[in-house]
Amino acid sequence: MQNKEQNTEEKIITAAKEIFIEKGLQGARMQEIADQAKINKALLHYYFRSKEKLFDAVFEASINDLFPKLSSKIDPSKSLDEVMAGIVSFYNKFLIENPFIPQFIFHEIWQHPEKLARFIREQNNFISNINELTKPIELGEIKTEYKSQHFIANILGMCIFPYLSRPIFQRLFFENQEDDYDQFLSERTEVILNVFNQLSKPEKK
Amino acid sequence: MQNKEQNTEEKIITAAKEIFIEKGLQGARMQEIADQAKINKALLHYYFRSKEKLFDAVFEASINDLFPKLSSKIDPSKSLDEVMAGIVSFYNKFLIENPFIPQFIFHEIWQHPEKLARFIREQNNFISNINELTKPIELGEIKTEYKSQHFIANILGMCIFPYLSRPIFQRLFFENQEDDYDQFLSERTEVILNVFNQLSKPEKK
DNA sequence: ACAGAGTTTAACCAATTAGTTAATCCAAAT
DNA sequence: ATTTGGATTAACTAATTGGTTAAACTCTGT
Repeated sequence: MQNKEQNTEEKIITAAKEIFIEKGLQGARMQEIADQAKINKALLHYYFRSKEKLFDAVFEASINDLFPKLSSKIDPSKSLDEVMAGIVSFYNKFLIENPFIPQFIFHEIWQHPEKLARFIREQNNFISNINELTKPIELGEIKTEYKSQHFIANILGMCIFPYLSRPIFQRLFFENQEDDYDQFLSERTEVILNVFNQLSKPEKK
Repeated sequence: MQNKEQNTEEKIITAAKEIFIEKGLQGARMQEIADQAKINKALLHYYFRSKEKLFDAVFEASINDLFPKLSSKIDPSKSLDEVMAGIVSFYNKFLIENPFIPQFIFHEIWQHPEKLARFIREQNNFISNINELTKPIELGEIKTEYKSQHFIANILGMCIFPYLSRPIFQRLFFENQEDDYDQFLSERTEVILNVFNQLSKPEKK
């Protein structure tokens, strides 16, 4: 997976990400990460001091890959419709390329929620833009939604769930066919946006 | 948490469940579980032989609590509407009482998907009843849904997401107020059923 | 050629931890 | 009262594992 151009630090991050995602913080072994990166174990400590600091670095690299892109989609000068289309399709594109990120983030959500919350609050305007954007919902312009938080939970739930539950969902409903599940995932953007459209524009029909 | 009526085996399961949910399989310590159950550590091995077998027992106890109840709601002789109302409200009731179950199940989904899939397939008629029930969707009676799997993913995602993401969601959108989030969760059943109704009965409006 | 800094390595250490053992306790049966 | 067998305990073991150390290597500038 890592090519020869990568320096040691990048090789470690790449390898550690794979192992941490697969085994979790506690389940991962420093030796295994070193093997994966094809370096000596002591180098891990040379570069990152401790297992926990390495984990933090890996995690930060991961969300630093996600949040700026996501944040740029949430542009309060655009309409909710436009933003939704942008976000949902971005989400699905990103998740198809990074299918293991959700597990990783959920691990951190439960283990260090305060730290993660602080990080997200630091993303400039991220939260305030969301609030700005979901004002129409509070004003009743979307059917069935009482608070904008319900709207957010609905959308995120629909986006993320198929990735989180893939191993079991693919087995139970797709005869464990990778290709069929990939096809299923690629349809999600359209499906979710359709749900959204049905709810937000009742009179259009 | 455990009362005096519980025998040792039950005390262990109760304690182990708490610790495993909090720390995961790898993060949990046998000593910590023993302390929580107020018994000697060797008793854990006396009753369950190994950490992994204990984890299996705890996990099985958990899903054995969930699946029969869930399965009974999926009655193919009822209409999709009725079943949906039953399932969504059951789901939310169950999750409010067992808010940590989702994490627990998702851990197993990724660590031992085949084992879990086998277990679910063994729940008699569970899958076939779902397929029977979602036939109307395949036949186009619900707008925006191409395959019934999308429908299932949408509903489950909306149900489960707020529990999975609680630590971060509560902090970012509810000023970390437990009560407000509980209130939010209690509204989910109605919200989700409304979404479902809007989608399935377009002409009713 | 050499010095020096950063990088890499093998060997080692201390602590933790799952699992074992052998002795003891206790209650029911004889 | 004694036996018996499961339940419980303290002490112990073997192996794992995160982290350290000191030596060796490599590259760059002089």
